[in-house]
Amino acid sequence: MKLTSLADYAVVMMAAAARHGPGARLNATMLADETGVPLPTAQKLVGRLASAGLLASARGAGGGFQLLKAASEITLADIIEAVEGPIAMTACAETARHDCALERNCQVKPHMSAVSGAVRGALASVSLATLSQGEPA
Amino acid sequence: MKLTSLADYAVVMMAAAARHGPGARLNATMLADETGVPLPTAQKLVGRLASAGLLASARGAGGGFQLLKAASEITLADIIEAVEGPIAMTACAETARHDCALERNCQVKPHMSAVSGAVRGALASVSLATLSQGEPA
DNA sequence: GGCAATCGGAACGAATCAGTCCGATTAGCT
DNA sequence: AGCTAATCGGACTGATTCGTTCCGATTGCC
Repeated sequence: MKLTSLADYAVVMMAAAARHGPGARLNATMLADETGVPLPTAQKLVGRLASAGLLASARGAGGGFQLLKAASEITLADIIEAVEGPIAMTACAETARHDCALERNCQVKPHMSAVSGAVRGALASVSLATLSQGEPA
Repeated sequence: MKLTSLADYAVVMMAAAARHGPGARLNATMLADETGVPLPTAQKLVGRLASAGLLASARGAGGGFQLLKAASEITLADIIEAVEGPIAMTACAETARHDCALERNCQVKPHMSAVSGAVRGALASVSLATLSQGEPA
């Protein structure tokens, strides 16, 4: 019940990116330096964040990334889903996934989708704008 | 951001146990049969649940387990923590864990403990009594 | 047209997870 | 009281996923 190191790194990197302002040009090297995330790992992460639609990527010399949405419009849930995949407590909570051997008599399954939604809601209530600021209220 | 198979199994087994009523004597074999969880795995799980204080164990012939608390007093968070360990989004959210290389300049850390609390709250709001019943409202 | 810089995907090693097996403990029967 | 049978408890093995690293593909600049 904790997120992976990659997701953790991604959150830190996105927060660093948000502090550069909305339209700033960024690259993986810059973010790695600022956050302390190893460069190859940072490259992998920005790639995932870009393919999830959170960052716009430009290749070649002078390329890089920039945020596609305002920091207040990006939530913690968005970042985690971009790196880890859908937020679902159990496999059976995802639609079109029915490979659970217990599914036949499972009395718990009807509740799991609601639970997943609640957890996702808790994560979606935290915006990147909040995370990029220093101390909480 | 999803729980492990073991935690999933543990929830299903605890729900099955709750349906047997408060003081019923149970054993790993019985729960494995009812839920479909493989017996050796079920044994491992009831052991962890017992050492976490959710079940009382009795060894020897005629031994077994029983719930230590009412189903309404046991939450999903309790079960998950018994199997997976503390619910904390990041390592730095746990007190006395300071082995994060990013901690030096981490602007996100101050928020993580609040986020972990919110997720835990979402899981703690679901009681075993609810899970042991069939359909949600 | 060549060069340098940056993204993108593929491959490797490590850690954790899921599952299995065997020993320790205790009640019940003879 | 001793033995047997049944059950919990911890140790071991294989598999999957995670985390990291490296190399190739693409594009702007000189």
